[in-house]
Amino acid sequence: MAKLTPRDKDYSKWYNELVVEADLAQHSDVKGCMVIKPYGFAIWERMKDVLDARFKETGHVNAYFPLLIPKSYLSKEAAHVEGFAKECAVVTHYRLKNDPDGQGVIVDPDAKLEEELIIRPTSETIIWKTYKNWIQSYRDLPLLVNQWANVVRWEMRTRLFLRTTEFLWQEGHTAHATRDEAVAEAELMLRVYAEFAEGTLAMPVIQGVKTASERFAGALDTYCIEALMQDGKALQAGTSHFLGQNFAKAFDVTFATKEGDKQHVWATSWGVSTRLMGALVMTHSDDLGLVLPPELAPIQAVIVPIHKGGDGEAVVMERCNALFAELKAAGIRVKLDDDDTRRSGWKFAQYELKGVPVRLAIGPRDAEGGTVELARRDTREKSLVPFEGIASNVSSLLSDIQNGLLATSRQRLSDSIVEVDTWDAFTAALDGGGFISAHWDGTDETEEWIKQKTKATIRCIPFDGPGTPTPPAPGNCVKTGAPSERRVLFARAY
RNA sequence: CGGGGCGUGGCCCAGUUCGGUUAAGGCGCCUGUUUUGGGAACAGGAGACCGCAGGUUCGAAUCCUGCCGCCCCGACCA
Repeated sequence: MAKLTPRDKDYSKWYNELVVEADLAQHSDVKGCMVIKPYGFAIWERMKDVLDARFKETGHVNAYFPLLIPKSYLSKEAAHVEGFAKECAVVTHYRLKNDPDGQGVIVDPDAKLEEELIIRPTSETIIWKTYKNWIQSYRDLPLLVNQWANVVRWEMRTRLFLRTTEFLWQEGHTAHATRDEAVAEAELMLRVYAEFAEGTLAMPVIQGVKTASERFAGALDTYCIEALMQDGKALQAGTSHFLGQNFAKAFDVTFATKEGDKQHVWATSWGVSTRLMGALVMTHSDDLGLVLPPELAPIQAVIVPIHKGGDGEAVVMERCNALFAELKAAGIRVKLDDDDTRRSGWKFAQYELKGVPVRLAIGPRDAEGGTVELARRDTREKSLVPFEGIASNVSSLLSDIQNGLLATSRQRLSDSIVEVDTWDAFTAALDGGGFISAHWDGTDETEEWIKQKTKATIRCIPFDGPGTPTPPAPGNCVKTGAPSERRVLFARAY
């Protein structure tokens, strides 16, 4: 097991090595696709479980829609097809046959589909086609459905978790009787994402709205949570869209009101993906490997027995088993690593690489003295603690770690927001990474010019309210000097 | 699609400039012994149609032609 490339030497290389070495994922033989390994998938499952519970608490139900979508559906909503057409995988045939000229198989030309099918890049079209039949009356609303699925977007350039050709996600699709209700839903789900990011991932985010040019294809408004990675680049970690009546009109989804009028429904969609795995890695991890927040970690504490076999072994193992039972009873996700084909030093390094928050080691000396060596992954501090009261000790250590990770990344986020008022200051601030808070004249032209010139994009226009990084105050556009009502956040992003 | 890099046991790779007959080394794997409180040491062993297809040659991992694939950096995007 080689050491990882240090972050300050090559951040991108560090990331790739970490993902592979920590057993999260590996490249498959198909470009842009990855195998998510059991340990990586266990982390994704934790994300999924926590989010799924929140979706259900907020009134949503799960369903499943097909992977394959008739090509014609995609063209129903003009902006939507414009946004996705160029990255769709298309199914044209349904059968292979043996190659008559040699070995292997070829596409059977006789098995051409009458209408080509696309592999979903997102499911708005098939879902709204279906909703047309589900919705007739105001009594059918609101319709609050989520699905956990895979989607395919044929991106030019891919990176493990951050942008893969196929990725896993959830997509919520809701229908409402009024505009206000739909807007409230989109805002609610963004809050759910933000709470999840901070509470579970210990990853602070900035909530806001996208500019027109960054909006989801087919949306009237796109809300987002933006996070900051250790290298100073921003990452869009989740989005929630207010779709207006665009899809209802495109698929003719109407309902009868109490008064007997016929109206188009109002829609939202919202999603987070396995990209969150990448966000997680780049928020907390270090040169030794992954660092997982305890709320998320599939294994919160690992017990490593240390013995030389023989008589000592029984005593040590007895202690370890008791410890395991006690931690488990306290509701801690604990693993006892009693694999005696690996040495303890090797195990220590492994669990550090995999980001297990707390490690407990027990050797003959501890068994004798009634102590446990307690090591925390985030600060790498070790201490010798009494066996007595170990469960509450570990529990409070886990919450210390969770809080510590959040505090550290919060500090980094707030330190990285730089206010600038001149173009020189803007370009100077770019080198430091992080968010740049600046006035913008509100035009596409200025936004695009800045993007071309600096690769920095407007990540969002933050929401007002307590804790906003950009309290509303008028000023002048950092580029054109035209009047501006408020600051927005720029950054270079993943 | 542009620019760069690379395809050699499961993994990392030397060898390719200048062709030469058992394709080197490390990691990992298997067996044994000694070890075990921070990634063990020694000894032995298994494992390769050198990305694919042609060509040149007495002889090709190495030279020529064509193709395929992957990674990294850009443009596009969650």
